[in-house]
Amino acid sequence: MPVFRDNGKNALKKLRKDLRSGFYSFLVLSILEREGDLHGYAIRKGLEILSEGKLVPSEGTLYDLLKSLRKYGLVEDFQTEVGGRFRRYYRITDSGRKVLAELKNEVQWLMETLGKVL
Amino acid sequence: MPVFRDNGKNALKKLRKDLRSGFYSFLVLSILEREGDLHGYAIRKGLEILSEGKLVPSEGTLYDLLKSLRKYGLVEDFQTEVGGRFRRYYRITDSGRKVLAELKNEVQWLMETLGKVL
DNA sequence: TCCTATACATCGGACTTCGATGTATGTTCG
DNA sequence: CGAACATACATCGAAGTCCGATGTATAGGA
Repeated sequence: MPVFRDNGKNALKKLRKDLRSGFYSFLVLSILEREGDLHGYAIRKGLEILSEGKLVPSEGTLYDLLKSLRKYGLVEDFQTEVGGRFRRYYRITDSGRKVLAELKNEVQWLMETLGKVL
Repeated sequence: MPVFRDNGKNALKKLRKDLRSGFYSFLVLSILEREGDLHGYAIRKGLEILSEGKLVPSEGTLYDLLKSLRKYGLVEDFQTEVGGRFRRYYRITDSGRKVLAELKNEVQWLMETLGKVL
């Protein structure tokens, strides 16, 4: 039993994580729509600025996430050489834009509903 | 490959789910704080009313969730007999109240940050 | 020279969510 | 009367997510 007499510290950390991680896909799509094509590292940097360092997936998570978004056809990726070095850029697709628009409504609704709970 | 030429429908469903499920623990704690002791089924009913049927975990999820909250000491459960029938009630603990208070701040902050993104 | 930042990617482990399945009793309605 | 639905509990397997560790490589600054 690793978690015993937790006094809420681990629990809080975990629940905070749960709250935040649900928005990762939404945020990645948002930043790609807003800033244009970016590579993985730049996406993370962008999210750091956007959220004051708080809504940023780990690197492992981000690459899994991008893979998943690609699988669903919401982003596409292409490789380029920048200064002789390989870079993989991501671009939001038309399908991605549509999904993002719906997600914005969802987030809006969520905010209203949570406002009632608070 | 089950997901191919998705055109965004499955993706949207999945991303919506991700957005919502992060709030389940928060909502369960909220409803227990607000309504007092409840059993599993009543928690689900309560969330249905609170969220117009939209922020409601499946039964399987709810029982897993309650188990997890219990493990962290955020809720405690006790068995009662109501009309000759077994019922398991859940109650938020002091630790749970403290964590919930912090989560409320978190949600508040999240709403503000997302407001900027929208 | 060493550390940090940039940049990519994979892997295992822990955990979550869902839907299916199973067990019961109570109520309602045709 | 009998079927269907609501109430109520719980478990299981499958799929997926997130993290942190690990690994590779270059550039630039202290």
